[in-house]
Amino acid sequence: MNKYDSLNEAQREAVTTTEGPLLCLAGAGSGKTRMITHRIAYLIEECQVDPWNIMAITFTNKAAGEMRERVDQLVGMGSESIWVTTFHSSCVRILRRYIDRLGYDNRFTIYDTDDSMSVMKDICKSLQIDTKMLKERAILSAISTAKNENISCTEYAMGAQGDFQKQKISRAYTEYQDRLRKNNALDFDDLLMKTVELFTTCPEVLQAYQRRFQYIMVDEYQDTNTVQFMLIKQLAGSKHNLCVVGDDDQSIYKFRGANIRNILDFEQYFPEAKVVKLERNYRSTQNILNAANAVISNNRGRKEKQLWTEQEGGALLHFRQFDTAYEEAEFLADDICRKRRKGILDYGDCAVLYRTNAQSRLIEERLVVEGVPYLLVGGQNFYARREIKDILAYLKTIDNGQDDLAVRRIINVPKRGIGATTIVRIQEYAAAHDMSFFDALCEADRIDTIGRSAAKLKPFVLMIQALRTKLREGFHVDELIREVIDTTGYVRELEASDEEDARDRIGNIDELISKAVAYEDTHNESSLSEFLEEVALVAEVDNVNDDNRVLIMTLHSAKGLEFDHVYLAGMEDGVFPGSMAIYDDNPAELEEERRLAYVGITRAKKELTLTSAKQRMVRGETQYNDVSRFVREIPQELLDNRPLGTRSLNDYGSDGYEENSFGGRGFGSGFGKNSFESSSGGSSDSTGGMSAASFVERYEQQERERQGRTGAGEQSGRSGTGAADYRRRWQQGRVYGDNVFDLKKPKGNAGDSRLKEVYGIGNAVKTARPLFGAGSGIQTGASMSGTGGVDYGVGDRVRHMKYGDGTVLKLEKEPKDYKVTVSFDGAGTKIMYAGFAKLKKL
DNA sequence: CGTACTAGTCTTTTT
DNA sequence: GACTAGTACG
Repeated sequence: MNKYDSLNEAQREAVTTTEGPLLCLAGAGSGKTRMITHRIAYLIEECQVDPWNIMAITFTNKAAGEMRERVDQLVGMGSESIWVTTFHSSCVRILRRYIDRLGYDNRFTIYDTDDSMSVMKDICKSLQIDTKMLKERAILSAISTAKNENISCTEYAMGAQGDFQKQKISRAYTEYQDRLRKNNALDFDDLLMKTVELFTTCPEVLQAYQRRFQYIMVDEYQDTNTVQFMLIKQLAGSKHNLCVVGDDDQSIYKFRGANIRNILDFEQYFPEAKVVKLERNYRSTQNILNAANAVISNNRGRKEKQLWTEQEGGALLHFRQFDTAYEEAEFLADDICRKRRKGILDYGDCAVLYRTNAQSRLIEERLVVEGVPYLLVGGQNFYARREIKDILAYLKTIDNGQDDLAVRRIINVPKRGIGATTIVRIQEYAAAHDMSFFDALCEADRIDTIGRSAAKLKPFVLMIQALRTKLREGFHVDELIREVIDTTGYVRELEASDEEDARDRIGNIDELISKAVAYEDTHNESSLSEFLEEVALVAEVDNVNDDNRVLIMTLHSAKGLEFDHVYLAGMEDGVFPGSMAIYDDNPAELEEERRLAYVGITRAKKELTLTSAKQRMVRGETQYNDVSRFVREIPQELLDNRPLGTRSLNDYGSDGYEENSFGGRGFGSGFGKNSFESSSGGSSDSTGGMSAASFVERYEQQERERQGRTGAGEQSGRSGTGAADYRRRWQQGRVYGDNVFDLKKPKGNAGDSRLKEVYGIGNAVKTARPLFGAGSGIQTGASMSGTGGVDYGVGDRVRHMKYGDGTVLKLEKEPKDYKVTVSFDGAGTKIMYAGFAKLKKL
């Protein structure tokens, strides 16, 4: 009767296989974390392994924290000496100790994506790279890809020979590394790569860690990239006491370098490896699992497994298709409220998941209207916000002046009258004398090119120096932040500004101070450098708390989480799977999307609801999307509503559907003609589709009414004149539902070819604009009419999506917009722009 | 040097 | 639609 008896057979096998390489294929919800924590306990209790010799690596701080907690509970004494961390923080810890052996200062700073971007922009300017042809983003992503494969800039240069484009990237890569080194900075990828480099060039360091980490466990192994694999291999040394746990079906981070081969080929790398599959699911109902299994079985490159559970049956999966994304959002909020009233669920049991962050806005708006408490996960990282980055840049500059980027960020924030030209001059001076930007600032009076601006620099330098003195006097991080705010007047400036989100920004700064206090409380020997470092590696998912709130987030963020009730919104071809994946020549792209769908479905414990919209605004353009192929890949008997023949125009086009599928690649089962034939009539309600004939009938009816009302020909120059014309247009993909569309003028050549493709495919994304304005049917929610009026006046009651209800105090006409002053019942008085605030009259 | 307006880009996902 | 970099002007 011990703690291992509660494990199932497969789990027990994984737990007790302690020596040699072990690949544990753990399906979703199969008790993976449980297995790992028990394995750690087993190593310590049954195999007399010193906790000191155990290492568990995860990807997110949150996962690490959870594992830490569970290990502590299970193991008790001595558990604190187990390394339970993320890849990135492990590397930081190692590099802080040894990176001087690679010629870096041990007090290096860590650059986030934004920092890298600013560096790259500079580089493109100085190397005269035409960023129209080759975007900074593209260069950075090429560099990142290279780094994830452990390709240094020197190696990259060798591979770039004969390729003009690659040579440019190569030069930028070299320069980028150079600048980072000068700034004593590492980017995220460097953390891993430099650690591998350290281990390669300093075998004695590696040996020390190998001696320490005799038992290594890696969670979410399917997300590892090549460098991470190299790192693990190095650490595992010759003993290979390496246990990797993962699920190839949940590999969804290819875009950031995850190499799915790491898991698929594990047995080739370690021929002596043992493989254990955890296929019993403790999370979801059989219906949900069947759906997940069916969808994922459409992927080719995978390790075969079938999840099963003892929870027979369960509720049918729900599917709803709506006319617009607005209605979809409305349904989501309503459904949650309704089920809550019935006592089926509480807010905290639900999550709404979507493919892209952009989709969150509508859902948020609707939840606010319905008064549903929610927590948005993701979007912009807290530490990436402008005001936070500004304050952190001050702290960095105080900590050490070596980070040019940080100094340049704050030199004129708040405004000190120091302009771009002055900054360039200082930079030139710094470069010429091979010194840091801040050091150049200190001797500003010697820079003759800046003339009278030098006087403005001095107070800045003095201020930083004064703050440094405070730091040396032992100021805590939070005190230092307050000091920065005070002396710079940062918050005062925000308070005075009429920026709409000034209050939010101040709130964020308060939040930062709280985090600093919390940091001080949890660290006996706190240091500014350490605080900055912790902060650099925090991702938003790490902050998910468990209040009773509906969580809304991307599918990516949801990995590793579970909820009783899951809503997958935006189940549309073109949204999910995204059009990028659909159009890509490489079928692997679509498989990655499908894995994402698998992840989404398997988050649900009890009920799963899939929703889609026929019409949705994407990047300012209206898209018309078919139901996601992933919905169609679910066995139809598992759904309470089937995706009926939706608007697959080619189903009725003269070419027929089959020949028109994308490049001949197959769709999942049940997709295509059959879906029409199997849809018995009578259900063309909000979830159903409509036959071509009835479309035309409806059009003819409308056309008769229109002509009778306004006289013929009013719009005929653009819209065509009759049913025959309509039918023709409809078959071309230019007519949709009640509306007639004109395909938007392609921008440039790329757009042109894309559109041709759209024509050919017919049932995917159709970028279109309504010709009959009123037909678009989209409520923007804004009270501004097109020409700049508002439908409310002074004294009226209005509603704001964030601040709630309030009374309009003042209305001022500005050239382009109205400036509205509203006294909100709960949020005080705010001045905002009408077009932006989207106030709704009550 | 700072502001106000314009044009272009963006969206996949993030440690 | 929203944001940002770039430009023209005060």
